[in-house]
Amino acid sequence: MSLPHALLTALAERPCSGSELAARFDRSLGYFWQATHQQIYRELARLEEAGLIKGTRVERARGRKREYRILPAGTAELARWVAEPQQPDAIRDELMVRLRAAAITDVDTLRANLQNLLDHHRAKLELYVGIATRDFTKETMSRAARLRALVLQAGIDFEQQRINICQDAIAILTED
Amino acid sequence: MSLPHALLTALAERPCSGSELAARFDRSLGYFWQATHQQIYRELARLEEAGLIKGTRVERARGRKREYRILPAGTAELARWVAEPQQPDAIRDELMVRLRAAAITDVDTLRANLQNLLDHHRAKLELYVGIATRDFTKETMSRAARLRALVLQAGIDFEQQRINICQDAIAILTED
DNA sequence: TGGCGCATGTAAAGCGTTACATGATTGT
DNA sequence: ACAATCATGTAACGCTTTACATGCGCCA
Repeated sequence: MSLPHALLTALAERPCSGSELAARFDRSLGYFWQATHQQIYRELARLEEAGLIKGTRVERARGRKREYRILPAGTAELARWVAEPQQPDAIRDELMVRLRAAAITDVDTLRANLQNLLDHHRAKLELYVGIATRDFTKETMSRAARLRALVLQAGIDFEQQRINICQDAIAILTED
Repeated sequence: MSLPHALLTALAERPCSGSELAARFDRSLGYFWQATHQQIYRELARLEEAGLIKGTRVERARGRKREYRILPAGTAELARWVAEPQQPDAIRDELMVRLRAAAITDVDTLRANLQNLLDHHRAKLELYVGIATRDFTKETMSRAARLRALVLQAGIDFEQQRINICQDAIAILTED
């Protein structure tokens, strides 16, 4: 369960409101942790209740906008959590289930679905590569910058791998 | 939500009992879908209730062992599901959250954790490569066999990628 | 025959998803 | 003023996880 810590990290990088966090989760944060705005608001309320973050009303803004910032207790909790043993993530890969099932049922519609998925991953790859070449090409980077670049590179590698899987699966379904 | 379809696929490949399914989910099925025995038993009960599988009492076995097999309705449901549009899987990668948080908090304990994780993924990789060289090295393979080989290869690539991430992260945390 | 361990099951709490609802400002 | 829209919140349901409980053969 790392949504609260993903939020703490995001707020430590830059304070912002719930809706802005939701937007950030659709962008840079989104390729390694997805969350809906409902999850975010619920978790922000809990984090504030726990005294890890503090939200203040933003004047002359639409709606009841509140900007959250991380408190010292939040930074401490984040450091504590980072030091926790990292368990291997549970894998739930629906595409693999579907491909293995296709080995039994053999359905033609699957080909078109795989093509759609392929397009999706190609678009994501292009997006990430753009971010990487724009933001992470300096010769010398701080440790923090190198870690963020590593995370982005992992996203790039992931998308490339999904592309390979889709292409191979399409080839297998086509070749006979 | 593909646990029921993972179970249907497993039972289509080979009928077996709940506890044996749990064991298979710790092995070959486990690298793309994880499930606890409680999830499995509950889902088996639902699938039987829905008339997709049928369980029969196994005599002279420990406990109240029941062996399940897939019914025609189950095979039909599997085929229907395979043809469903494949949505990109939601990504929730705790390691990436932790690495990005480490860019802020900088904790030494993380290094040891990464080493543990590295060992885990190396062991998995070795296991999968062993399966691949033992079961999928024939010159000519049926379409079904090629699909299963593709799924296994995806598992191998995944573990290799996690190994690379761990190594890179350790290098970054070590280099200064 | 009585513990040991395997096979199955029950219960509770938390996270994730979806649909829907309310507050408050902008622009016409 | 008032519709549109942004920002936040509520509610219900299903899946996942964890701890605990029961049924039943095996074997000392």
